[in-house]
Amino acid sequence: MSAKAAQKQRTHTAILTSADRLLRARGIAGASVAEVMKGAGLTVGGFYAHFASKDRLIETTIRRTVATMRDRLFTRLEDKPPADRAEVALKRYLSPAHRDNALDGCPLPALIGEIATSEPAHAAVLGEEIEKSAARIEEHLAVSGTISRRHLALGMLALMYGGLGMARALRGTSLSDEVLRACRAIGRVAIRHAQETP
Amino acid sequence: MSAKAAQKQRTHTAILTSADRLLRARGIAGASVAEVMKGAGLTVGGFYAHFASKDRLIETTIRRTVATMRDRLFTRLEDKPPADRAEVALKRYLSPAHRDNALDGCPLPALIGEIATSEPAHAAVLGEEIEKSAARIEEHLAVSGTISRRHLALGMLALMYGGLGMARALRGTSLSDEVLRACRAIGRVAIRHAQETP
DNA sequence: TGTACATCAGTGAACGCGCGTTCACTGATGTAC
DNA sequence: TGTACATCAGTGAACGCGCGTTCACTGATGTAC
Repeated sequence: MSAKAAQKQRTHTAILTSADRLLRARGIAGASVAEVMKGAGLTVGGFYAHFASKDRLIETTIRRTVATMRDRLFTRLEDKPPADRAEVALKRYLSPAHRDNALDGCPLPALIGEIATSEPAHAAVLGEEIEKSAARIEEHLAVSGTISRRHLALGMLALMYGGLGMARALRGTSLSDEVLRACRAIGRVAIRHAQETP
Repeated sequence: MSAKAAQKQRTHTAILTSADRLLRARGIAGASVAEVMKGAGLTVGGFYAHFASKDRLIETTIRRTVATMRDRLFTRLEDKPPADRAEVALKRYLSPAHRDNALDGCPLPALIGEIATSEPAHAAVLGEEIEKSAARIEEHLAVSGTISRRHLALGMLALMYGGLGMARALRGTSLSDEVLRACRAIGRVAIRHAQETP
């Protein structure tokens, strides 16, 4: 690869990193192309040498960020007993640390609503990522009873996105902490019920 | 009340109704003052005779809409056996009909993310409404076991907002239906566990 | 009852601003001979 | 190795547009005498 191409690749990554940060902090509409480029140390016009449109950037950024989150969520889970793994992931996701550190956390709780109320451009990406995350959760579920693994995984995702979204919106209140505890408790009940019932 | 004041009140309601519709369809940022006024058959300048700012309108609209939703969700629940009431409310909220009829449904799944990523102006309103909704759910829960009524109520809300938000974002896919079913199943397990365990 | 004045809901143009995208350009890097 | 030309990542001003808010105004309604 030529020095020129290598430089372009570095710039490309810098744009994605900046978009990542802004997307988590301000959502899709709040992450303007000009600010993304500024965050990467560039001016706005150069953007279109890297992405065809803002929508393409957003899609790429969502895929990248959510994949990173997924890997982090399921990291070092082999150390735990199989029956505890789903619960450990749930606790990690619904933790006060994850709520407070939104700039390095999962952006989906904030983006789902924005995707639902805007054009369907990003809905397909969201669907793919949810499928991947559900599959990863299913891997960590012991044999299930009356609720199928898939249903348990999808329900856990809804509980995680809903709970973290509420907790972040209410940040700084005791209600926010209560919501996190409540979701962990409900999730735990569902996981144990599914794994213990024959 | 004078005819003038009565007319103003009618206009006030028309603005709120229009704002309500736009808020559900497009979220806070997508509901512009000009479009809200157009929807009420008025021009933009007159808005400030009714509300001090767009933020005040949004707050009033959220309170009004969520209160309506709450009443509808818990309507005619006395007909059901006490142990089934929470589950009936859950099923109503997480129904395909509620997902598909977003223009007449609960706007919170879409707004929570927007509130979390924008200024804290609306967070207090959201907190109050969540408290009210949690209290209403608690009323309909039979005595609980290991999970407190409050935790069960807050967890149910997270499951409802998260599940409906996901289902709406994924509208038109089979995954959307699966998410609704999964959330109803998990909610049912949690409610029964809480009500049956001594 | 009639007249003169005050009020104020609603109009519509204008304000400054930020948005996504375009485009003529610059200048360092790469290629051909 | 040296020279002439091509490429193209990135610049920065400009585009048309929609935003929230302001403001001078209009005209129907209400009030005072």
